[in-house]
Amino acid sequence: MLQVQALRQNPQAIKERLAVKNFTEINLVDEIILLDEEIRHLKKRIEDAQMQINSKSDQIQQLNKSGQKDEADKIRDQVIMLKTLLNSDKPELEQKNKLLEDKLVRLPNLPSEKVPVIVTPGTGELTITGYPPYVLISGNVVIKEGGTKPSLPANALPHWDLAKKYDLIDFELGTKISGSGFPVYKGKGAKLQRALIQYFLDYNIAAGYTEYLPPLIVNEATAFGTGQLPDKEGQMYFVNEDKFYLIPTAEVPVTNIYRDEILKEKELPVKMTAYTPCFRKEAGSYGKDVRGLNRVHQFDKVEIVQLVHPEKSYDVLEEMVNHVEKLIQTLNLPYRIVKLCGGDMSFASALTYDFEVYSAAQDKWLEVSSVSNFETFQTNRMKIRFKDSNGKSQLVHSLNGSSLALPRIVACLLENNQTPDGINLPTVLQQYAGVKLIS
RNA sequence: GGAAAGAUGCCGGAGUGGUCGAACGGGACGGUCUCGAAAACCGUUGUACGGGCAACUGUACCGAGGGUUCGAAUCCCUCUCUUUCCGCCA
Repeated sequence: MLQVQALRQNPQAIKERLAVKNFTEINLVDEIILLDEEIRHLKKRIEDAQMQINSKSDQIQQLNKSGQKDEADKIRDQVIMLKTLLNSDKPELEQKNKLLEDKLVRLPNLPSEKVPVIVTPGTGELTITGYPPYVLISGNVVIKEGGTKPSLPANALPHWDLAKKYDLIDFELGTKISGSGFPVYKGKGAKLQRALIQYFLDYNIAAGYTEYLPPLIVNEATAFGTGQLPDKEGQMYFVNEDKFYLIPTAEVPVTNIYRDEILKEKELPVKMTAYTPCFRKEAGSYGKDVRGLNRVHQFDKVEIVQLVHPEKSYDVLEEMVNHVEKLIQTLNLPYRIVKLCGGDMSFASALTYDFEVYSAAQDKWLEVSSVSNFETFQTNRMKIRFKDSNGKSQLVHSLNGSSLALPRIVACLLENNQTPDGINLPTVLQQYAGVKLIS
């Protein structure tokens, strides 16, 4: 959530930034500023009246003590008058506050200056200022490619066929038990999941992250805190009876661990990692995009989250990107890093890098991680602050990234490493999985 | 699911109508002492919003929401949550 004070200070700059994110309800900004103005006036009036009431109440006490009953009664009548005025202002304030809140939560986070901007619409060709030699994908910028694509024989199988061939994943069984998009992992397939989770967690812990195992079901305040509500309500499974949401990512419970906390400056950065299953409705997805493990309703993911000093968040973002990149490299998968343009970034993000791995048999790039800096957008909602050297409370910056989401990694591992004898596992996984070759 | 008790500041814990943003203790922070540390002693220690260049000042907040009252942490109502006991159960 953006801060009203910031809007008030520089509305024009904010509108320009919002435009970068393809945000169209720009007039919300002016509406909010106007409303805020009205609220401050109204508040002043209420507070002044309240001040009078408070001091007159003290007077009544004094008068009663000294036995001046008639005087006291007179002042009491005045207070009753004042309260009548107050009682008409208060509901108005309440209503305006709510209206302001409603408008405020509809504003997405401002994109960072580093977000690629498309400048020449209408020419049919996309260009980007400040990013000369990069390949362009619908405004996103591939900033790096790594690893080597395998050359597979013509009869190479997509992962869903491999999963069947080696009896690793049963998609039909999942449909029977739950519905489509709920794969059942089996035998070595199940163990591979466990191996990946373990490996990813160990890798994160070695980099100084503290492991958490959080609840998978969260309340409304928590879902609101990280920005899932109200923006992505339709993406989450909802437990109606208790008004709980199934988490779409570990980011939600983990970032909320520090909700309403004021940290000491020296406690920063807070580095957390967690494995959780993730639940997503993925409404509206269909066709070959959702084939196999490409898009499922329940999947496993290991997440990293950091709460950091505002001045350091972009350095930390680079550090996290590096961290994830190295992890993917150890798996020997061809990958690329994409800097997202304004239109593709999430509601809450200021800058996002996506990691995609190349799924050779499908000839497709699959997103396996998304590393973002949210600056103060989430922490303003959650009121996660720290005391700076002047003793002032400031909002910390929050960041997170997947390291990594499992299904698409599995898809690539299976497809890219298939041989006539079976599927070769990368060295780092062999010990965790207990096998070198899935056959 | 049944019964009882409770919810106060970073923590423990007092406070049953005004002088309470809240005693007292602990913690944390700063200082004195010390070669250094401990101990001891002194001091500081809530948040948000508004006004003011500032010193400062106003309002709100004692689980949440309503009510009574000139005045509520304190009285009343509703809700939520926690703890303990019983039952059930992994």
